[in-house]
Amino acid sequence: MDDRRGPHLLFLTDEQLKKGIEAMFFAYKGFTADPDRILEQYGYGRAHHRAIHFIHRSPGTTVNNLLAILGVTKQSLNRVLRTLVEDGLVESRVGTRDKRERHLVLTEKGQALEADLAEAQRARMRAAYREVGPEAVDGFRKVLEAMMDPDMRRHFNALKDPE
Amino acid sequence: MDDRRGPHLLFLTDEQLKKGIEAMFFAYKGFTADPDRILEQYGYGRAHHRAIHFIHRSPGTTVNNLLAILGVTKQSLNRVLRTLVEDGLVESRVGTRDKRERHLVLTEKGQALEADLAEAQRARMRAAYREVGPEAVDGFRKVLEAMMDPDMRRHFNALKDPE
DNA sequence: TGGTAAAGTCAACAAGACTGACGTAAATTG
DNA sequence: CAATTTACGTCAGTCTTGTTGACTTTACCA
Repeated sequence: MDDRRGPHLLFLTDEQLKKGIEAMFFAYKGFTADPDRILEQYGYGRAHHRAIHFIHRSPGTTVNNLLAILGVTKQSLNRVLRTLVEDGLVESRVGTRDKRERHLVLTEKGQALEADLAEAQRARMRAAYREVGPEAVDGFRKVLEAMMDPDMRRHFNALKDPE
Repeated sequence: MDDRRGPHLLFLTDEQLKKGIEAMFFAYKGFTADPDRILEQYGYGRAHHRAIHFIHRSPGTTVNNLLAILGVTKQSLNRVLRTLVEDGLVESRVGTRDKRERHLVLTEKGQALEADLAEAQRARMRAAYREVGPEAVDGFRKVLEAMMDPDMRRHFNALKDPE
């Protein structure tokens, strides 16, 4: 309601916040557009992409861990995972230390699709980054991280950082 | 594949781009979490939120314009719009200049829900902004805009800017 | 041995997207 | 003025991706 608040001097009006919210909405569309086009050719959806992405990112991850990262139910994930295993993109290996666990890894075929999807998505990100410069990118990442729920931030930070 | 490229010196490795992509994924979850909780109490979903948001933002907008902004089919939008009109949150007024058009406006009840949803979403955005400072916010907005498809960027820029 | 945990599955359901086909009213154009 | 196009609404059917709830199998652990 009020436009200016906060402890020091404040720079963010509700209108400016609203523009940020809208930017997020429009940008997310662009963010998913390129991989979506590729996935369509394979008869896959975004859920498949997410599974492939995080399995690639943490090879050998367990189903439970993946569930926590994606924040969906096991029934939902299982549907996706089953088709990926059937199609030979993902391999599910029985755990050695704990045989109840299944460790998920991408097959060669899975890695090929992952590379395809990742490159498409990176291309847009790279173009955007290049357009706006390194300082902007730093700010972008900082705001995004600050917007995450604590649990998600934990998962985000657990993913290995670029050296 | 290669890590460094571009005309000058380059700062973005594929690994860094990947972290940006993941940040986007986790942040979007947080971005929608608060309004989702409110919407649930009314039996509405995100689609209702989006319609309400953009009708509030451009009062009197036509159905066609809303379709272009949201990027969905009219069948999909209509389902949502119908319930909002039935529930008395949105009013659909026959156009005066062109009687084929319907101009959409929020009723008082609609405005009340909009205010609720907007404040919930702004609160998180505000907290994030405050955590990271004004320079970061500027970068955030710049990157998001650079990530949009041209059409979406057009719609984004057509929304009135904070003075 | 008994309880808990990991994974998988079956069934039913809902939101929200899609396509395709149609209908009506109003505007526009030849 | 007649024909076409536009704006909107609707019916019907499909798909993806999420949900809940119940149940099983296997394995770990105290």
